[in-house]
Amino acid sequence: MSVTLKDVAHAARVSVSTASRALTGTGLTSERTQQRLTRIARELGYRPNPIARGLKTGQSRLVALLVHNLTNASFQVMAEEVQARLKALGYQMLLCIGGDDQQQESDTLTTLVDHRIDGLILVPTGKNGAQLKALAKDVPIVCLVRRDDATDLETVLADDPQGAYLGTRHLIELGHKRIGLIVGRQDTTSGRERLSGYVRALREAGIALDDTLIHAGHFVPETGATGCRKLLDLPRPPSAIFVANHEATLGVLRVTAERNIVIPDNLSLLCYEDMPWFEWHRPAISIVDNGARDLANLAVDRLLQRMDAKGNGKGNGNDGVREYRVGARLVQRDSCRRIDAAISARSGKPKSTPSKLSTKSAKV
Amino acid sequence: MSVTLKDVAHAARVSVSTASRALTGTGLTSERTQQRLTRIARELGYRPNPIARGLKTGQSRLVALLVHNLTNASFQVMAEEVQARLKALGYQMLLCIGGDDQQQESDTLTTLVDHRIDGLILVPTGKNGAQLKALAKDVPIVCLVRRDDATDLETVLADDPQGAYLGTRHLIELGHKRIGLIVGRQDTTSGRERLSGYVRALREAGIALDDTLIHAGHFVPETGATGCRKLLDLPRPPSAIFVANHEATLGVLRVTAERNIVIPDNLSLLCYEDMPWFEWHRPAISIVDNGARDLANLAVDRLLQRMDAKGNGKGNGNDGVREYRVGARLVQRDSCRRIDAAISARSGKPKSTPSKLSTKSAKV
DNA sequence: CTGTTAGCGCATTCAT
DNA sequence: ATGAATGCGCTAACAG
Repeated sequence: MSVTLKDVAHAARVSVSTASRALTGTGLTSERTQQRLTRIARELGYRPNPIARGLKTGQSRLVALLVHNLTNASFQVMAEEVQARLKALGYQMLLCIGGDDQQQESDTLTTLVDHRIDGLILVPTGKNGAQLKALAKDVPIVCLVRRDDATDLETVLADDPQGAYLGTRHLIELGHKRIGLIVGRQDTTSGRERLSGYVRALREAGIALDDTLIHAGHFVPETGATGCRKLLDLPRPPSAIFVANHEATLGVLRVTAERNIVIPDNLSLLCYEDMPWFEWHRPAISIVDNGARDLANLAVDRLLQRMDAKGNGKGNGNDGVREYRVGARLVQRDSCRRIDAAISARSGKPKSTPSKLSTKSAKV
Repeated sequence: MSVTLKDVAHAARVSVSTASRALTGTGLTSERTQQRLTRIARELGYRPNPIARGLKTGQSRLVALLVHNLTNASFQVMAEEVQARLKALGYQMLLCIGGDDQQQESDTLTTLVDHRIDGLILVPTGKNGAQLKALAKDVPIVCLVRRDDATDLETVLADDPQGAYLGTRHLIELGHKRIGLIVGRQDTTSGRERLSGYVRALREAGIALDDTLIHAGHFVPETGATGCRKLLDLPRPPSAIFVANHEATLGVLRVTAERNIVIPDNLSLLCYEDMPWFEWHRPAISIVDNGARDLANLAVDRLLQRMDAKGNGKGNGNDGVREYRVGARLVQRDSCRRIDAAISARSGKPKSTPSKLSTKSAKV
């Protein structure tokens, strides 16, 4: 069916090994035969068989990306980015969807090593530490977005403490004193870290922490709806809400729409993690950008480095493991407005006056 | 590093071939050794090496899905669905993103066959017909969502004529006479088909076709914005807009928001292809559901069938190729309202009164 | 620099 | 029912 190395060798009247050497460019062949073979191979339409090569070399040119889903915009971006990067390098991406589920993650992992993947980037559930640790001995692994505390894997994280700090500070600078926070589950790193950034910003500004303004919950729209209602029903409702739980954004928007709350006039809204439609929404939604694309790129960089560290036989480079942070970035659009020295929410009309603060960071 | 068949055979004091036969369950071994081998294999943690197996059998347990992007909600759903289905069957999904670009599609295709994929589901650009046709001889292929007219590949399509008809008829039944249509490029199947459905519904209702109400354009938000403005600026603007170009939806929503057009009071809006946030939006957006999940499932079904048709040596089953259609479905939410016998748009207050028409179809 | 030989892990044909 | 032998396509020792 397809033309093999043998065919090429035969056509060129050399041995298979010479053909192999010439085509893989090991420099162990004469310049001339090298060129000749390349030409003949091209003419014959020879394509090396990765399976056969893999059997011999133990490599597959396959790299896996394991994410929770494709609904989350950040994961979409990451998948697209990782695929693009890898393809350019001659690797194929194996995209897996783990659903943030322990069992699924575990199953997927074994399947992947069965297929002798050359590398793995995953958003860990954090519940398969032992397995991951074991796998890490055989294949380079980079954790993305979440850390698996039971392992000492190289990890690329968003700078959530900073992002939340940045966002909160922005709202404070706009004059907001009562800032509602809707944040993720506190048993996740990002949930905790974002809360901490919020707390720090308030503390720095000398604003007392008010527990009733904080709502933590699962990563689903309902969390936003519930949280938002809770906040709005407060005796003294917040003048701004920081939705640091991406999935919750939908719920918040629904509730504000249902209650005819005009954003940003009656309420400032700042969200976390961009989505394509945020800037098409009216008002365009201001966000803290977690840098999904950069995260993906950095993860690929780190993975590649470890992959050829391993290739060079320098151990699996498992020492010197470190954690990377991709800085967050504030993207000001039209959903936050400056508030007068007044204390209450629901004040009135003035149009959003964005401050000049556009902090951009990329400590890597 | 990992335990091989030889190890198992050795431990069981049988030959490798016996071990192989027992574990692959060819029924050519005694019940007893079969069980014994299975047990030993499990104890040793044996995992067959797909690479080695693949080299021998010419199969890889890899199935590729090639889509244009992951931004489009339908593609997300399809990717998730295909991955889930395949995983359950012991296949790994190779997700590729082609960007609706001829070159990328072509490159990807060659890489994929290099990897000896067992099957391929793709949304074709329609520009690599020759290549696809050639590949189809080696590997089962199913086209999804779009047809590649230069080939005679099995194809699973959405029933766009019916979907557009359904949507348009719905608006007509609500009393709308002037219905704007924003639709995709007319050099794509879906673009043409959706237009035709719209036309048919109008014709049936005895409503004269008005070209100024139709705006066709690229699959980007800008198309929606431009189209929507054009429609609203008409001397006699439509009382309803049917956005049959998924990507254009964002643009339309922006423009209506900017112009403070209250939906559905001032304008009814019907969109094509669902997105998670449509039902969280206020008003929740009514849609024509193209059945992304069903499309994916059907494609997988067809692919599997062809895959084992090929396995069974019954040719590659390339005869009896046919086209499948997954029926569209109207999902009524709150963005369309019944309009009085009046003729003009921008009439007024009455709340949406959904008709009882909930056509559901699944001709398969 | 090149040809010969061996073997990666497995399935399968041919013997028994 | 089982074992021995062969080869999938390729790379890498090992010799020349």
